[in-house]
Amino acid sequence: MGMDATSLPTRQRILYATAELFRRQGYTGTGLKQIVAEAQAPFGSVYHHFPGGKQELADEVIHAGGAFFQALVSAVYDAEPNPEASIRAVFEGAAETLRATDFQDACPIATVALEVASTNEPLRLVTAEVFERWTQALSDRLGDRDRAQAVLAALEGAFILARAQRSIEPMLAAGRMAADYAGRS
Amino acid sequence: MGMDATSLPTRQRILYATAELFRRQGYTGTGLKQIVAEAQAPFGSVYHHFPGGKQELADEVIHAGGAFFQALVSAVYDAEPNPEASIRAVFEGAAETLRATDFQDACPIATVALEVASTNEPLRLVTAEVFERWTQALSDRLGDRDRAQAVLAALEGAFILARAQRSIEPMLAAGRMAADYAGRS
DNA sequence: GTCTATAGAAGGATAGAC
DNA sequence: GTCTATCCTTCTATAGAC
Repeated sequence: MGMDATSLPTRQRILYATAELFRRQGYTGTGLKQIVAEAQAPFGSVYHHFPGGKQELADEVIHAGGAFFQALVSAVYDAEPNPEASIRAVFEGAAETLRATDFQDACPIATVALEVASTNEPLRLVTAEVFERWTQALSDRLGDRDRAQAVLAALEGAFILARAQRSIEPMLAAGRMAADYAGRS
Repeated sequence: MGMDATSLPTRQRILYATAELFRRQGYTGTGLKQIVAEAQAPFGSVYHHFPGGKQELADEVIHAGGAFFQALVSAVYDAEPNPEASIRAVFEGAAETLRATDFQDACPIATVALEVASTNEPLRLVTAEVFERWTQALSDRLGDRDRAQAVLAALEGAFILARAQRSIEPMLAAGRMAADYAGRS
């Protein structure tokens, strides 16, 4: 990654940079100054395009990250409608992305979600909304809401363990469990 | 919770307050000033007892949180050695704790682990060490390292979903999957 | 719309009196 | 060992020139 100053409008460069930094460093760990530096934008542009400041920026980034991730998983599912095989493919794809990005790019919203869960109610609601949409989408595929939530939990937890241990082993282990569980009658 | 100024030595009051704040707000989201206020300790005590500052404090807190959580899970296991039943009990206990603490107290190190995974290599190593010990302990009980990692991933992910959605539903759903998986031959 | 400068608060860390 | 005062940096946010 590493979005250039090329062609993209300022507003979008800011959004991309914020998404990348929040994903890797979290909400409180990322400063607006770091964001504008990465986006190669002047500081004032943040408040011009996002009058609500850091929180409004986070709101948009969480929504966008949610949509992106959902599209990614849907693409895998459309290519392989069998529940067990597609779940396996999602976890293997996640493992490959982790490896390819030096264990930096995992769930786009997990770090922020944990940070804001008890400290920022408006943003907590946004993360809850995204998780609910993912659960719904998976639920539609699996035909079972409980299983969808369990599979999603396995994926999120595996991201934590994989990033901390810098190993794809937990992702593959969780994928076996989740695929197995999703594929049972 | 909310540790008083009672009896406990300054150093331990600081450790308790830090553990609570890191668990709920994360590493970057918690300031040393907030810690000493909560611990009812003078600011200088932090650097007297922890010359390495915030990072040394985090190192100790992560280790302590790891040991605490491991003891908790071990206690459940000793009371109910059957793998399937004990895993179910762990997830149900986690659900109860979440509910009782208004979804504030979940995994003692998850938020910090995600925050430091790509930003603070010394602390990442500490979180990796704790996760490895948990995996080992579970592995000994289940007799299978892969399953232990999958179960742990399900628990960690369920903590994220439950805190974000303020619902124990994901924890129970993940618990069913994990118990089921652990109990199979 | 773009960009600079700065305010005002909070961050981590240190010095040194007691 | 306890505690206060302070340094310097960084943070979010705003004002206002261009």
